[in-house]
Amino acid sequence: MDRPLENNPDTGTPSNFIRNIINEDLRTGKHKEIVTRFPPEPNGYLHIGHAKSICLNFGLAKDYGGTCHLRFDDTNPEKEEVEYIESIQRDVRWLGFDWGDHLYYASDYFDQLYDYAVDLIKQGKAYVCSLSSEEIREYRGTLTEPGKESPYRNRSIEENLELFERMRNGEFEDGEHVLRAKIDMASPNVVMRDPIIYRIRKMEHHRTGDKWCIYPMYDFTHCLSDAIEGITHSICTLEFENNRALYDWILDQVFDGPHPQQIEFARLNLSYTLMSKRKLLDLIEKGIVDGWDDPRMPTLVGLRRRGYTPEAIRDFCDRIGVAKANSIVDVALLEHCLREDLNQRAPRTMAVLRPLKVVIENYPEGKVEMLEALNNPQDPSAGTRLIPFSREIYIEQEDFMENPPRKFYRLAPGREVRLRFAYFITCTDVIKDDDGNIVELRCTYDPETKGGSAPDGRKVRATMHWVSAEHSLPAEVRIYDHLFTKEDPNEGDLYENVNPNSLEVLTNVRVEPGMKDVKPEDKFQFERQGYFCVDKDSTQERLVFNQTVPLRDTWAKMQKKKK
RNA sequence: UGGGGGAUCGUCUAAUGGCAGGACGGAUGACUCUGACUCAUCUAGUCUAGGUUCGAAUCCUAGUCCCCCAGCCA
Repeated sequence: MDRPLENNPDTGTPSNFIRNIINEDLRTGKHKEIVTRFPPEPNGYLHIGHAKSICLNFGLAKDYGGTCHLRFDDTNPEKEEVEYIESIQRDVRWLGFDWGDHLYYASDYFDQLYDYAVDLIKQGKAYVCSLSSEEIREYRGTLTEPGKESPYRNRSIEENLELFERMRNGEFEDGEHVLRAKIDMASPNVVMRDPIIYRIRKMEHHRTGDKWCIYPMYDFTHCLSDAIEGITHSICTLEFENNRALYDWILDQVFDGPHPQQIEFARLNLSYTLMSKRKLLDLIEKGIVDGWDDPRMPTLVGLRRRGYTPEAIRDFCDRIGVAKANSIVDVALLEHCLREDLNQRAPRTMAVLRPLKVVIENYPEGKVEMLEALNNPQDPSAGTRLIPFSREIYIEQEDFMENPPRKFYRLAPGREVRLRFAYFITCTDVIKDDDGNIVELRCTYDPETKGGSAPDGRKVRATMHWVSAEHSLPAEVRIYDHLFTKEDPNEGDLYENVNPNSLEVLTNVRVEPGMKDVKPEDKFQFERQGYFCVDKDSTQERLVFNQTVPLRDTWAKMQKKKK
């Protein structure tokens, strides 16, 4: 059997039910090439759930040598804005996809759509209904009881044509009339109970201006837009399954050419976060986060600011697969993809998040040595850099314990450790303030161990990061945790599930002097700690970093398990 | 209580009547100038009950549970 691209070992893209359908369509000759589309409504920012759809649609087009259109589904001028149109294009490009010449707007088809509606009326399959919205709702019936027919259902074709034209001409106010498809008020599928296909909305449209005061509804617009563009596979999310009957019905009535096939898949849910635009907006308005690009947000602008790379997000989207079962993907998989990407690419640097001063008593006062450090042990071509070493340095508070438990093999009184790329030091004294807090350590170093290895071959168990006290630069670091405390934040009360500790700001951080010229979105691995990204708030005077994701931490895990 | 969908390791997913496989997570160990990375080993699954078949996650029958639909939103 000839099944191209199934379980494709080259791209690593696993088989899924949509690829199976496409393979079959290609095999049987139903299609010669495939055309997909990503059809966002410009009413908000894109999030990682959209990324799944983008990767799916653009990825399919790419793998099968087809085309993917970017089409704005802009049929509701009430909610849509140019700002979103721009941000969506920026985000799709940032993710790494290119629609070429295929940028479309549903509003480009308003004339054609109007003609199709007239056609439907002429066929006696659509009518102008003058019921109020409340009445329409009442007439629709319920899930278990059939609806009843509108008294306006049997208006003559001539009257419908005239009324519809007058609707278009602005002779009626919002809500006075709607155009409805004449299907079946008793259908067990509520979507088919004479759905509204046009409504009056006297409002300026961001693209068509005041040309129209009637706007087509989604169900009428989407199938026809797909058909007009020659979309072969119209991929959408599960909640549109019921609408497929209407999608097909409309095309059957008025569209002559080939009909696109609507295929539904399960939208992405990620543990410990939300994917609903409405609820995300609510978090912003309630001040729980700072905006669409808050680094805790699952929006593409938020992830970008946090330090996520498009490569990691695409890899993630490839790995989660595509299916029809609702699911919640573990955010740990996303983090895994990110670490894998950043591990190869992020230059290393040392930063001390919670400084503890160390004085190296046998190191000459005033002496400064420039020591060579690897920029990225994973990538020799990243080269080396020189970092200053001096008598007074900072180490991480948590890298010292006065009474270390078993298995803690960092610094402790009398113990020798290695300072990365520098020297072995041994702790000789612990200095405390009046309250008993450790404020400073006294150490000695072994000049023979310069660069980090001992000529006599002796080993130390721990290697620690450090910065020179005098030469290091102050910085602020923002540490993030999940936005919600529950894997599924919708379980129970959403706002009780908000994690009050999702942001921790460290203001006393010290970084290597070489960091002074960093730019927003620059990414680093702070050795032994994690990946960090320069925030847009960062300035020459005040460096600001976001923790993108911490390194895996076996020691912390052991500690946690003990408790 | 109408209609439309769905159920495979803890999580996500593959299998198209022929060895239930992969990834993440977890555990153990090796390595280590990052307790990182890497490597090795292990862990763990077909919703239930019947049936068809040499053979069933897959086909049939009957259940159970979950999701979606009653916007002039998409």
